[in-house]
Amino acid sequence: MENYYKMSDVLSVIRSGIEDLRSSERKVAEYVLKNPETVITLSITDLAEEAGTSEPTVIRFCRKLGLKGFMDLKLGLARDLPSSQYIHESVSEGDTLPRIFNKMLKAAKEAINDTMNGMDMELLEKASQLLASARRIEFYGVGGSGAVARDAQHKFFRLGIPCLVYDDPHMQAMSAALLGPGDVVVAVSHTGSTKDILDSVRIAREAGAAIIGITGHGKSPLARICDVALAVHSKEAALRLAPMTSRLAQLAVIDVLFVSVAMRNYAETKERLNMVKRSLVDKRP
Amino acid sequence: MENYYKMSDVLSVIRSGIEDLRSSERKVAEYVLKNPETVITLSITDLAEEAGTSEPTVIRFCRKLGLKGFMDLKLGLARDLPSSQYIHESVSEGDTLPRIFNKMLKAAKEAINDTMNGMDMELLEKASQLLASARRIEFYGVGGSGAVARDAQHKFFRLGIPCLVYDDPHMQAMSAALLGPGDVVVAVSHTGSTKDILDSVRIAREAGAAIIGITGHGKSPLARICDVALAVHSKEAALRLAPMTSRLAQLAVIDVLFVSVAMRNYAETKERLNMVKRSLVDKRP
DNA sequence: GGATGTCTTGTAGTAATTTTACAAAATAAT
DNA sequence: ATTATTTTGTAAAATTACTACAAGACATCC
Repeated sequence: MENYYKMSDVLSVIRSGIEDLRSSERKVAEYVLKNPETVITLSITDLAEEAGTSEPTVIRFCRKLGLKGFMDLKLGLARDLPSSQYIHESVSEGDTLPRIFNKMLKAAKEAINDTMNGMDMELLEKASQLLASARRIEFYGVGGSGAVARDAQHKFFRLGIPCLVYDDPHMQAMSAALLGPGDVVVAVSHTGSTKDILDSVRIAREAGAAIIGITGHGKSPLARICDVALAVHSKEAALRLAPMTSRLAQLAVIDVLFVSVAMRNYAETKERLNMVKRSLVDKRP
Repeated sequence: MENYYKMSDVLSVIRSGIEDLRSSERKVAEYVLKNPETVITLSITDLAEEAGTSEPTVIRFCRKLGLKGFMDLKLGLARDLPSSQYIHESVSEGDTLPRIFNKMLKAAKEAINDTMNGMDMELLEKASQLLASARRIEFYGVGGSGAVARDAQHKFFRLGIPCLVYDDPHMQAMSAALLGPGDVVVAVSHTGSTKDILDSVRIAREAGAAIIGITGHGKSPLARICDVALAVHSKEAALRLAPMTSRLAQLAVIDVLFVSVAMRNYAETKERLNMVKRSLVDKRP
């Protein structure tokens, strides 16, 4: 509440401030929250009409948000909305490097955007709970997803939870068989249909472990056999060679999980993380 | 050129269309490219003055870009600029999961943005050339950066270039000693001052290999001993626990390098990538 | 229960900003 | 050198954002 005006995006400010508004101002707030994309194209008169009120009310609404005026509202909204039309240009032959760079980073940005919009918070919450109460966590991934699994393990073990990562199908299967209730498997697979992963997950499941799947396709075989299936949407057009954008989105989601678990017991976590940090001090000259 | 108007962001449109503009319009274009952030706050009169021209010229400039008018320009710019004021909110105790999610993904987006703005294209080009002509490539990284190195190796080996990855300092050092001219080492380190990496890089360098460093800090010790040091900027505030945003940015940059190398010999690469793909077919049920 | 005060909202007018019409320079062509 | 064409700017029109103020709603007090 105190750092009200410092908050990054206009929509958040509206959401958290909506209670303190007069009823006609609230009408404006509600309309803006529902149609941010449209508001950008409207004039203040249009918005007043759409919201069923008058122009001065719109202005007063803007001011209460800490904005200079109506123009400021539009600009603020524009900044926070999913950038542009995004024709999702893919890299093509003959592109110069700056062009490749631009296209790809833009695709990356959009992937993050899509993830932001498409994530199911309840599932995320459920995953976070599972991880927080896990007796131990194993991360599985093969091929490209192996690197993601590794990254995840490298984060979570710092929380003091016993964590292992396997990017080898045999090791996964063997280790999965040894799991039991209270254990959690995080299975990473872009396609969600990699046979090796599916096998390992089935074994882990039978052994009584809970499964969190992180995949690019919501309706994949992996998603079906998971306790929590986190689908990371992305159009993946930049170059169909290697799933780059979905990898970024997966990592971001894992980061969120990590932080959310870490936050559940902040004081203790902080201390533990500092201990890890200290242990690395003499690794730097 | 044909899909001129479909291009996502205003700045790109300006950059690619600047050639077709009249000289006074070009003045506007140049000012906008240089001070996009400022333009958002200016009126058309101000901008005309700043650019040393008149209002109608500004409007004509907007129209040539395919925009409706000056307001449209401002809104378009707002969309593409690093989102909001970004007080770079860090996740704090008591944040709900949706809030954590939001903050972190926004930080991720901003990291990509920063990377986009801060990258030195010449260095990138140089790195791309080195990699394209490499006899073999070794990827080094320890700790968290090890996962990045792994991801990189997993991409590049598909191009038919002999690629190895080591996340173990001893193996790195030993392997580095065996390198020679024509070989390339890609060293990943967020801090750029991890002793183990520095050691390995020095050995590789003495052995005659070229070094590409991917680091979060431009002025780090690693950057100094590299042939090409790619600094990936990022503010890294979300949670100082683990360098999440810089990791994403690093991966993105590596992806760009991969694609740019792949594109140098598109036909051949395409065939090779397809071969890799085919080899995985029966890994899915 | 009506009068008074405060708080909320809208009307109507004002100011600012964007946009257009048109004419003056500047450039190119004959 | 004159005329046509393009390019640019001046000045006025139109749109849009904003403000002053008053009417209406609501509560409070006599």
